[in-house]
Amino acid sequence: MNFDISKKRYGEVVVDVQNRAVDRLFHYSIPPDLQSSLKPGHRVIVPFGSMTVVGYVIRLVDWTPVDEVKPILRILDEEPLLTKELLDLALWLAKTTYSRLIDAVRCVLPPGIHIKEERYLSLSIPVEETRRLMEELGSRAPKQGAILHYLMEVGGEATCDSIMEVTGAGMGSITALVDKGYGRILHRWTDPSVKPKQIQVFELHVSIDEAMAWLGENHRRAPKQAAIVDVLVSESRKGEVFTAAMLADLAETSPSTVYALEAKGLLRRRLVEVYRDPYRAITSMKRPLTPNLDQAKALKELEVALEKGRHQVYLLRGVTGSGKTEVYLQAIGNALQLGKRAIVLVPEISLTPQTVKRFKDRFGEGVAILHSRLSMGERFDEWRRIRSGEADIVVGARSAIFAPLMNLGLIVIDEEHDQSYKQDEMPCYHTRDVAIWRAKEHKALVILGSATPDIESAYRASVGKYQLLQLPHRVENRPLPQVRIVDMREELKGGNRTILSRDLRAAIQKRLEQGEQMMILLNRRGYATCVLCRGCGLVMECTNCRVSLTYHEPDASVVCHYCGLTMPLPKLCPQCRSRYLHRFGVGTQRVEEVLKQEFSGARLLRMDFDTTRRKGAHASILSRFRRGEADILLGTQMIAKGHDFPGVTLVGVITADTALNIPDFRGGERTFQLLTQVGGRAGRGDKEGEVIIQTYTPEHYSIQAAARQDYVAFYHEELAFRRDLGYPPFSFLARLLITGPVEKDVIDTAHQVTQEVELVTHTQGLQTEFTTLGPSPAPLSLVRSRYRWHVLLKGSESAIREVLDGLVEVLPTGSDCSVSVDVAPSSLL
DNA sequence: AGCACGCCGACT
DNA sequence: GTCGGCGTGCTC
Repeated sequence: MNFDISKKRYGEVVVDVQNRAVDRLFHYSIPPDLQSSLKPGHRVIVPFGSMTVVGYVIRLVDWTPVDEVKPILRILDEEPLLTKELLDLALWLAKTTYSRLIDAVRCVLPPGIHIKEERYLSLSIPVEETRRLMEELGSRAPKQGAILHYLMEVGGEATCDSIMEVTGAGMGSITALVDKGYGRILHRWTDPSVKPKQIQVFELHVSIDEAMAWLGENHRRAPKQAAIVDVLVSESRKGEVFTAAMLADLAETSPSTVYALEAKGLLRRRLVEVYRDPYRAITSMKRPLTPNLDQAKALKELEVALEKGRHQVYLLRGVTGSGKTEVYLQAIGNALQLGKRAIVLVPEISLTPQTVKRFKDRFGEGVAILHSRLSMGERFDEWRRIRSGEADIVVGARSAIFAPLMNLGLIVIDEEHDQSYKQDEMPCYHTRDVAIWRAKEHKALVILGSATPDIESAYRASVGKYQLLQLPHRVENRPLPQVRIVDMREELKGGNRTILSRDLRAAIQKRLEQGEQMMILLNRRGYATCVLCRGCGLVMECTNCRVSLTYHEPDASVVCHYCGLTMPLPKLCPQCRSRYLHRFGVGTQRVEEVLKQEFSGARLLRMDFDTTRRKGAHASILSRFRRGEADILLGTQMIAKGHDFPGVTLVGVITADTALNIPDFRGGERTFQLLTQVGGRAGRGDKEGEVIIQTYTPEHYSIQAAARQDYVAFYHEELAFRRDLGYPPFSFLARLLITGPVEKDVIDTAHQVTQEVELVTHTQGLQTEFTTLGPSPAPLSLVRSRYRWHVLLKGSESAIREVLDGLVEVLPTGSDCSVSVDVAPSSLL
């Protein structure tokens, strides 16, 4: 008899079905045999309508409002995949980003575990009879006949999906056959795409004594086999495992010798689970460096806070080259000494082998790496190492913030201003907010590090929400580089119509003569940014997106940078058939060509999306440049995020204004950040550096402040601008984005949504708290064949959130139009 | 999302 | 009777 009243009777389950209409908790009864094992966080299989689906147990409860509940059918993993903390995190994430709970749950789940049920139709009649049946059905029910025909071809069984795809029949024809008794429906679950990796290892199948005896008898007759047995005997106590290849290697023989011993019964094979290790080669422990005065001061503060175990957010502002990473490493070291764990987040593009090495060198095996370039299997294994507590430091890109670490002491977000920390698909979360939530939960510290902090972060530091730590000096007191701004309008007046100003050309020439390295930045890839017909004025546009196509060498193609559409550049204008198609605007490929022409002896490396597509290419270009295999590294913003290049003495920026011309209020901030970052690359060795910035708007404060590497000046200017226009941090922004394949439907839905917003606003009496802008077409009004309209809400955060809370209940669920909510969007394009 | 169910017109 | 198309409504 079970009097244990703590046992709950129902599980609240969110089902793994992607639709707002079913995105809520469903109640299921817990069968007696699962009573003792079922916990919140478990992945389960439940009946759902006419299907069975995967679901996640969110809570166990004693009461249900539902009359008839169905039972949970099966628990999928022994231990719950999700901890209490991660479950709570998912609930909070769904609520604050207005996304589906199932999408939030998927964020905190390991990658690649998704399985679903597939239905099969299996023939239950003899093959001889099918031919007769097919003829009988033939004219009356051609679809059913086609199904039988297909089933015979594939051996009497196939998934319902494939049957419908091949024969064009509907589910009705399949059930008709089943009703007549010709077949039945089977249910099977697909395999997850990743599983623990197993390898075959070989071990002694006899006792040590027996093995020794065998060695005595056979070491002369079978020396190779004896060598292997010898290895196993001597290593037997250390608990290590050996594959056939490893044994062969150690005994200087081939794997076939191992198999021979297996056949004799001296060895046996066994399957063991192993972790796929993406960075196996990297291991060499290094001691901490001695911190300089700035670093020591910051570290002292962090150390005290860690020991107190109180939640606090720090903004670590350190100029480029001031040694922020060393502060992270030593703060992590402090956390580990207190038995706590740490997460370090780095922008995806900065997560190079050098970065990984820096952490592995200091902390060895305890470091787990998570980022999108790992294979599914590698990521899954790193996740398991973290979940089981074997890893205590996680280094990764955005999604690593959800790593299932227990007992967190410290979360570091490096380059915290980086745009990639904001996810712009649902759930549109900002990594910083998730980090702060988790840190509060663990009473842990957050360090936001940057040379050019996000304006909103700096503002929060100024009002005391974050604590400011500063590293104002470069290590070893290297001077900041000399920066020159070149007004390209003056160049043009002076008769220079080329891409390179006279100053930049001379500076490049000088470095080449002195044998020094340089970096040239242009934040646009391709050869020419648009193709225009001089006959009729047509600008070539993508057919799926409302953007101009970029011309690319060397294959003379035009490419859409939003959807990837690629086609050869036509000889004649597609509209007026004239031959005057001209290519305008400069991209990296064009700069490469110009540099090759002007400096014929220079060795050039180009780094942009096109040259780094291949796995490992990114790191390889950087390391070739570091080894001095090229004089010039030319590229898009990704060159600004490499590591130290001590040999670089010149940085040239071809056009500083690209981001300023984008219709987005953060253009100035982006420009300042990019210029400051790339400028900081110059003169990191013992030689002084020089930076030349070419621009058409030299008077702009973003460019002026970046030239002086003066964050404080920029901050004040930008803050004044934001205040004047009522942008964040002086207001809160939310964006409703409506997309769909039919423009009219999108416009209609956008208007409906706006009306709904206004309705809720008025019923709550919030009309004075914020303004509703739109609906209007988004600046990118067509991407990947989907039209885009948006509505902006600007004003008080609490009022806007109140309205959004009411709004998600009534958002349209059906139709081709989708409505997404982006709170504090990072861009309004 | 998936799927069932119901209704309709068309074809044979 | 069968087929396909389409709108509606439901999932513990």
